[in-house]
Amino acid sequence: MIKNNLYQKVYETVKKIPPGKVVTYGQIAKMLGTRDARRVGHALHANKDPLVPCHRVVDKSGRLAANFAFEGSKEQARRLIKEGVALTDEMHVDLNLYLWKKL
DNA sequence: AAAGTGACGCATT
DNA sequence: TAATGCGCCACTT
Repeated sequence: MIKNNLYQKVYETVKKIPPGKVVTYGQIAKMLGTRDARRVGHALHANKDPLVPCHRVVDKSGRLAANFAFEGSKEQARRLIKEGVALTDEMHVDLNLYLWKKL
């Protein structure tokens, strides 16, 4: 059930993230025409749909989610590595190399 | 209806 | 560098 268009837009945007890339919450918010990064994160936390690559979404520092909805940040990190995303830390991705920019 | 809460972001302390 | 405060606004109680 679609609670509102904002959440839906978040999911659509996240699904468009290409493999091996990551996006920040704030960036998605900006694309959606809002400044509220919290809504983006909240939308993903509420999401249970495996088609949404939520592990490709990180915060402005490249930090992974502390409470990843599926298995935890550890699993999120593992998925990123599996896609070819190198981590600078166990909880951080290299935005300089993997930050996705909309075409 | 009002208050509390939160996968964030940025400025200030 | 870490901690705190405030903005943002949808969701829950």
